[in-house]
Amino acid sequence: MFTLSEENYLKAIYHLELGNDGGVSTNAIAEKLATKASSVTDMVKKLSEKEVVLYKKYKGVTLTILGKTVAANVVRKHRLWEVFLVEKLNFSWHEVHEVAEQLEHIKSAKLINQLDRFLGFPTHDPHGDPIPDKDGNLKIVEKSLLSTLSKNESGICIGVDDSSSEFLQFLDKKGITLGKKITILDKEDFDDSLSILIGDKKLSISNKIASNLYIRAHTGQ
Amino acid sequence: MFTLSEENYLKAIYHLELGNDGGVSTNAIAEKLATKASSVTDMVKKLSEKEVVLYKKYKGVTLTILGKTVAANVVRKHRLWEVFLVEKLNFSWHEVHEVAEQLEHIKSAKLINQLDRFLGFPTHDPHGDPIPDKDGNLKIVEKSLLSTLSKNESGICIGVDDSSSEFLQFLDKKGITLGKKITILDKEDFDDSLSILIGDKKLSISNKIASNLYIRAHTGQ
DNA sequence: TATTATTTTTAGACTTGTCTAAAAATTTAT
DNA sequence: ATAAATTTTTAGACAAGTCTAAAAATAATA
Repeated sequence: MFTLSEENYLKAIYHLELGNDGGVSTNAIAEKLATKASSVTDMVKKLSEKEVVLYKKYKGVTLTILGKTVAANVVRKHRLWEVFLVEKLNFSWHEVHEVAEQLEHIKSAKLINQLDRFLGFPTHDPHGDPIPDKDGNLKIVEKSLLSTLSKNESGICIGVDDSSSEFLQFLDKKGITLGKKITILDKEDFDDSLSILIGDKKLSISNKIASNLYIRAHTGQ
Repeated sequence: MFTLSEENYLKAIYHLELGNDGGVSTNAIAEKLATKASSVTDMVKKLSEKEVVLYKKYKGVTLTILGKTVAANVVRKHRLWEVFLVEKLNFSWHEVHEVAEQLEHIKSAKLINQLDRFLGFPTHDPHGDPIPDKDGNLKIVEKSLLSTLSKNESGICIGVDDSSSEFLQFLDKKGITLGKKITILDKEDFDDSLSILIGDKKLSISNKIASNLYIRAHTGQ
């Protein structure tokens, strides 16, 4: 069994490994968890003894198979709870993270399996991130950043990269939600801003926004 | 804000105060929390500084108004989660306690208010215990132990005193659930066992069982 | 009421997870 | 390739919450 703190470290390493493959650095973990490098070193030694990470001094860490399973399970719980909060308790997508950070540590296999069933076995959380299955496997969906599409291409908005509360609330204000169809009407060379059609509304959005929205491409108008 | 441990102490004191009025003893708290008296003394001092209990050395503790509110809120969360587990996730009443012990410490006012609404503002948990409202007040329901009823009296089963997993599973096996009408057919002087009618079934139950079942009396057949 | 038994508190130690400051290793740059 | 900068680790300290063992206070008993 793992402590709350151990679970948080495993989750952080899990997320960091998805970005850069190869070992994860002490500093990267420290930054992600808003803690100090020395604390990370201590914890990483403990995790290494519990055989959930591979650790060689000064060489960073990697999750073992076991570690990856444990971490994926925490992520699974986090995302299922997020779905619950949005679908059943009327939370907005920008409000769920904080609460899910707590709920993800509740220990009960039955709870999470029944929750999964209760929610209709969802595959993605309210931000479009995939929910690992019981074995920790993710269904990978082909996705591109909106900023990489060309003029006249279109796709379905399926996720966000930055899921900070501010960004999500900005999207709410603009009426940009998951599942909506977006078409690139024009691209401005000057500042890389985009003119888009979303639903039946025309919007102008900056490149920064477009680089944080994921699209499932589908050609044709 | 209170730590998990502080919340557990407040909850224990809250429950103990409902039984014996007057100060709650160090040993009683220690026993309830399966810890040592010395640990209780330490914690009680801390709680006293946080002004949630009144404490005088060797004289036991009492909750302050603030302390009672905090404790009642933990109990409220515990019982609402129990309802959720039974009503929505198909848990049996004997399985909910352990999980609710974890869920009761999740901090989010919105979560618990929305959960309350989602569940239809329930007034009692699956064991028949009342759910405190937002201000910590309980609706008191007139109730008697089944063992105190006389021959030919009847009532509705509304709760249990002992809510241990074993007892609850025993009741399941006998088909005794909350909401059912029970009529005393006969009382045996020899061992104080009862012959009862529950639903359309006749059962013989021991005094020990009858002393752990709460009934809302209603006269007449 | 004096003595014994029980309860409660104190004192000191231990664990977990964190921190700061300094030392060691690694990487980057000249 | 050597010096400088950065990263990582070590060493020692601290807070929270717990424990054991001993001391102090209270309660029970003769």
